Amino acid sequence: MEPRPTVVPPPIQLRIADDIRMQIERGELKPGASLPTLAEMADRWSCSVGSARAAVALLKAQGLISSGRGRAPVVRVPPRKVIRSSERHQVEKDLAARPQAERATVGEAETNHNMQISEQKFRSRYDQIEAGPNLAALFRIEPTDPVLRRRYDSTDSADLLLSSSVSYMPIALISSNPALLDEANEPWPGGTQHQLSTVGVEIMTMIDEVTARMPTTVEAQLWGLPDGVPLILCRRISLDANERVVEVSDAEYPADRTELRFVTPLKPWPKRGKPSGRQGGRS
Amino acid sequence: MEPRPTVVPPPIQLRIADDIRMQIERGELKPGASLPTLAEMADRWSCSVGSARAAVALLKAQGLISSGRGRAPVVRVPPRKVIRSSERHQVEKDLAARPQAERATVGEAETNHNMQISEQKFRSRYDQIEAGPNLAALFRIEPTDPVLRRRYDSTDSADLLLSSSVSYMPIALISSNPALLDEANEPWPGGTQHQLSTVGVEIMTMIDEVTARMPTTVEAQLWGLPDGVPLILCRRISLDANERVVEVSDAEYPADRTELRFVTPLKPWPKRGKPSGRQGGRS
DNA sequence: GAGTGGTCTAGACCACTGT
DNA sequence: CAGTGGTCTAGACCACTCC
Repeated sequence: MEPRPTVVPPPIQLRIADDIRMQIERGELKPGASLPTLAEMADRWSCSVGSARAAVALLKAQGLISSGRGRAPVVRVPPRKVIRSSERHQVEKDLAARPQAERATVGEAETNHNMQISEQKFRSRYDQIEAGPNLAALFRIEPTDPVLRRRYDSTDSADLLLSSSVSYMPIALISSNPALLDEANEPWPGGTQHQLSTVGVEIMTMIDEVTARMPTTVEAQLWGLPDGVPLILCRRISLDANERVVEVSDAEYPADRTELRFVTPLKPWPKRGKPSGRQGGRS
Repeated sequence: MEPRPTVVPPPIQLRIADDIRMQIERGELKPGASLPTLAEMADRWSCSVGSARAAVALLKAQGLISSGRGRAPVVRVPPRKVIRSSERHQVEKDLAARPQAERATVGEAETNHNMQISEQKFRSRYDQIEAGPNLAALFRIEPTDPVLRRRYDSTDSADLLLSSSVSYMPIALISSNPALLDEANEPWPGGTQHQLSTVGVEIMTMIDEVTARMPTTVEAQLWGLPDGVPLILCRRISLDANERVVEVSDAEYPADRTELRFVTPLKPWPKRGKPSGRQGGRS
């Protein structure tokens, strides 16, 4: 006979955490407000301080509260989100076709995404590595073929990451213009799309693949991420007119400060083929 | 004078968790492999069992391992990701213009996203609510104006969520076809785009806004999510030819099983305006 | 049944925050 | 300096897995 699973009351930490979460959702605890102290919680739910602490840890892992030594835990106030729109793809492409003077001025603004120029430090590092099985499959080259890896990151005054990305291009594709292999030429006026144009490549399609995961301890430290905040991962694949993959770029964004926006234009319905019938449903 | 922060050795739990994480990244611990028992860890790092347990909890919160009563913690094996592509937007629009017979057959397949029809249960609930400030601003209507809310979710045989979404449309936009207000007409052959076509609306642009956050305890339970797996949030806004917002839909996806794909076609460069200059860099 | 991890407790020590 | 939360320990009890 199947052993019916023992009905077990939910752990105290869960009860506490859920009670507090509901208080937050109902607005009884507003963003910025302080939670009860551990001792008060232990008293209110008649449990040990350790269990109360476990409940606080749970809420932290869900990104709902912040806490630190000597400070009562606080309901986290959601930071304003920076919007990164796919319309930038077209803007950058248009820019790449403009004369050098114009590229230079706008090119600089591109790197400062919605932010004061203030105290940012940029870094770009180029090197050449073997494609490896993963990239080789995308580029349709041999795993031992060389690719140019370009790593970009910008940090603020406290050395916390503001943005970080890696880009890959097959060496065979770009070697006809040696300037593309030298990181001393960064920042390149007009960006990657203009770089590729110098070797006769025009990007016709961009594919963005988006997912998310929790950061490791070191990643959380580099980004200055509070507990319970995921990283958004975005791989951007650039195709030319022949559907050939010409660039792959991986970027990471802190989920609490980032919203990715993708705009998809749809083709109009044919003039005569307009949908008909006002009644739908089961027929 | 600024009090230089005391240099404090990193907590034992962090050292343990980081050591194990690096073993996983180096491949010394492969997906599916068992971690040492808590007692062994306590011995190896000469700490208490409690600290070893804290390290395991950290790795769980990062989504790297799974653990349960009586079982040694195990390196998590990443599940295959279901790809949800924005190209579906165009496919559904094309479908909406097809004759009823065709819509009916394909409409069913649409709901089964890449999965056997097997044991899924679908549910759709319609109701009418006040727009509220948030939706009112999007639709450019009054906060007290009514909107149709449609909630869809599908669950597997164990009642775990497979997909979940909510959609909003202003009542004023669709009330000329009462069939649209009745959930008994679900599933509607041809989907939302055909529904809107019956009231003279053609969607010309879709905007997807993507971010991520950690699930609450109850959400993790509903989805059957392991610890340390974020939820991907996607708000889809549909515009007609006049840039009027006609539908808003919010969907959630488990990040470990989901990859969102967005395809952006770029307009070709003008024939004569091709970018020039083989040399870039600082000018 | 032996061994495992999950929950919970109690208490010590330390780093940090406020006043 | 009093009070707070963060770290760490030791030990009890329970539910579960595996042999």
